[in-house]
Amino acid sequence: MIEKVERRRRKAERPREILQAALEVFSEHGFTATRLDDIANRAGVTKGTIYVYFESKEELFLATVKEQTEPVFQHLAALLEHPEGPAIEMLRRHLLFAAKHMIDDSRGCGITRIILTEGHRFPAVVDRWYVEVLGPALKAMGDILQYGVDRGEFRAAAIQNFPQFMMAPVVLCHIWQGLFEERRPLDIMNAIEASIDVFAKGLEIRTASDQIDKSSPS
Amino acid sequence: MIEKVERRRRKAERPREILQAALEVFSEHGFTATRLDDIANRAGVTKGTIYVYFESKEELFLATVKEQTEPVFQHLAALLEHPEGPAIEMLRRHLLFAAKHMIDDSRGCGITRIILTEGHRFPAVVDRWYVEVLGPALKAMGDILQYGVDRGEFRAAAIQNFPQFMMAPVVLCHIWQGLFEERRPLDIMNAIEASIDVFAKGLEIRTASDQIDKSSPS
Amino acid sequence: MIEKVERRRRKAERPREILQAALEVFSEHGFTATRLDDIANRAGVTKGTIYVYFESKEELFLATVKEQTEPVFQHLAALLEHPEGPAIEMLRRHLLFAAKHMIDDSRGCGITRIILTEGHRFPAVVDRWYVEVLGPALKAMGDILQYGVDRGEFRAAAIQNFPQFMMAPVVLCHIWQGLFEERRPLDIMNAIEASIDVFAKGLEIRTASDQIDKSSPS
Amino acid sequence: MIEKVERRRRKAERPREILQAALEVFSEHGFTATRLDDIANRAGVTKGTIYVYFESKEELFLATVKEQTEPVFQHLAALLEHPEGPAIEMLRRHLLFAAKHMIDDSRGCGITRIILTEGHRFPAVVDRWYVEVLGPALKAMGDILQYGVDRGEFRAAAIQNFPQFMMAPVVLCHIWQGLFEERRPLDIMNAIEASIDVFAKGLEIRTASDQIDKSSPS
DNA sequence: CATGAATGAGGTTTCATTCAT
DNA sequence: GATGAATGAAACCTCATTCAT
Repeated sequence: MIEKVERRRRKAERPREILQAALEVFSEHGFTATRLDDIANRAGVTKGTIYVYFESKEELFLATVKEQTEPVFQHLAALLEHPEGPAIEMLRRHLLFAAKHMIDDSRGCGITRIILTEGHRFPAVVDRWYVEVLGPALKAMGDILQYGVDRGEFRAAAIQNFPQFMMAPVVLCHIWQGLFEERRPLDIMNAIEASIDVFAKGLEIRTASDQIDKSSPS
Repeated sequence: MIEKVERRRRKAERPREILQAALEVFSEHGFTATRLDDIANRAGVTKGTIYVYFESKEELFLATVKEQTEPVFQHLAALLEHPEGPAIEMLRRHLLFAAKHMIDDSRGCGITRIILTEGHRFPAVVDRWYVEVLGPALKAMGDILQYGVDRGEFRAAAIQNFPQFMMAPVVLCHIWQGLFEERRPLDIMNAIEASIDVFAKGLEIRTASDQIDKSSPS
Repeated sequence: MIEKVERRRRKAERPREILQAALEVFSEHGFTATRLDDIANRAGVTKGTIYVYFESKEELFLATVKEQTEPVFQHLAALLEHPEGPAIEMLRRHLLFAAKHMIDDSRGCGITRIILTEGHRFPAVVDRWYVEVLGPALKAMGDILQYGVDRGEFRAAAIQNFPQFMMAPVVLCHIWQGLFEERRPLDIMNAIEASIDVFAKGLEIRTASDQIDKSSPS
Repeated sequence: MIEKVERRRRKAERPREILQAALEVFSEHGFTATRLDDIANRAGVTKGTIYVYFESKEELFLATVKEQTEPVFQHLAALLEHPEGPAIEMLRRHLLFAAKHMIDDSRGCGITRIILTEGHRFPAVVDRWYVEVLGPALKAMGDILQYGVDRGEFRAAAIQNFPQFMMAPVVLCHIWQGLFEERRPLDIMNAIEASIDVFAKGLEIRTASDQIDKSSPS
């Protein structure tokens, strides 16, 4: 009898279990190379069961992405709620968070990598991801830059129009890891720090002319 | 029957034609989604003919990559042969060349994008590409940085250990274009210029301490 | 649509059905010339179904071989369990059993023939077959010879070192049937009997010197 | 100019060169596994050239067989021309010749093995081979047996009706070598000698009843 | 005669998806 | 709800054969 109860409880958790399994397998092998059989096996169900909860492999992937990226979105929102202290510190925190997230959460990182690399096949997925994750992150980045300019810390620079390029180092890390894995290991944290170092020096105000430029970002 | 009359029309042209067709189809659909039939059709030959010249789909792709990336490699080699003038100018030229290449040659850009995005499935391809193209490019980038440091133009910075991150903006462009195509257009040239602007300011020597650091890059 | 109604009719039956079909088609056309389509058609399933149960054409063939040869192996094991009576009778029984098996079970015979004739392309199959079927059969043959020597019925002869040559007549039958089928029919049973007749006379002890030789088989 | 002469001479020898190459490749890989490309390469011509001289792969194989087996046929004919000495010696010579032929001429042996193993796909080849090679060989074997009986050396035995079974050891050698190659090496000469030993004892006359049987071979 | 580029039918294998139970 | 057997549409690749030159 106890078994039955457990089974029922498990049934209610099936979708979550499948999503969890999908997360792991997708992030390990990518979308195309992942077989539904693998996911089913890892979830302890059969292939058919997946179709009870998800319409197709693509829909399952989309749900996986959503499940995974929501927390990142939350973090981003929180980060910008109470801006305080030097802008460069916020910038650093932002990039290091993304970098650390990559190192610590290999599965989450895997999903992001799939979006970056296989996303072109799923415009819908990408666009949703943009709206919910990347967009806000870019907005946050833009806000940080503007915050720095406003408090007289950063010079006004054209890069403000391209906030995504402030995240280019993180994107590069994802790509590099995906391409070379252990074959050409990358010291992510130091690389990101080195990039931040350049950004910091590249944005800080040092001359009068920088100050003057402030009023007219290109 | 008329078709068959020209069967042997051009012997030396076939590989080039196939390569050309492959370039187009690959860069449009990516490696996995490309069917040899598509390439054959576009090249005006049959599937079997492809195997006369290329051992496998993967080899064909590799040849396509090589054909496409060789010129870039050549350019890189040339660029560094006679370093002269301000290092920042060389850096700008290097990045803008890569960016322009992307804009002008949408198919070549497609190939690079495939390497970045589908490369993880083909370690052999990626490694060959690294040795022949990316590696030298990174070396060139590192040399430019060192050249700038040597002539007292750049400060010694940790980024010298991660030359690939100087190309992060270009990589980001590739990824962005791949992901969003026309849906979220990117002003590539201005974005690259904005990044160069940050790099330039971020690397230039301004204080005595920068000068002192010069002798000890981390 | 009616067809589809029975889709899942027999789950445990499928492998057997496929194996049965494979047995028939393989033994008719040989390994190479057999198409999986043929087997699928005869089994009343689609090609894909075969791969639900068997990993590859080769594995399917191996399974077929095993299914077919296991009984022969069993017979051999049983035959030697309780040696009794004249050795020549055991030898006769052994060879006639193999011959009868060939005549009665044309499909099983076909499989053996494939091993003999196409086996060189599948060392793994052949070696497994050796270990499980041929090896034991040769051992049995060797044991019979030794049994005959021990009970003073057979002379010790060099052929004891080559037990497989005691089965040469059976092998020849397989080859002959495979080569000539009905075009040059062979009276298998009488041919085997004739061979046994030679073997019997060739092994029996008649002179004192044979007796003496007994202690030193070459 | 000299070149031209040579080339012309070579041209006249093309068919022979192709046959020679075919012999080598066929005997190495068997019929099915041999590609015309391989033969063409080894012969130093192109695939198309083969079709100038031979209508198809099958025809080429048939020609190869003919070229190879003719000498064996000649030997057999010679062997029986002047029967003299003990029949058992002739028998021994006959079998040892076949065995030695197998060991010495790996290519010829290869062809024979192909006939034995892949022949069932080419009834025409097999039948021609029977008429020209195997048939005469069997006739010779039968003649030897009869010669032995006639001179009071061999008993009249049923095996006379199945002369091919006197060659079973040789056939077995071919099959064994084909199946196991170096994995389970076979001491051919000693094995054949051991078989001859059994045959000799199995056929010789020792009792009065053997003598009586002489007049009525079954 | 000789070439060798081109063919194209045919093979095995994969896997997302369906559906009767 | 869950199953898992079955599907079938492709995909890549091979290679004997053809034919214009």
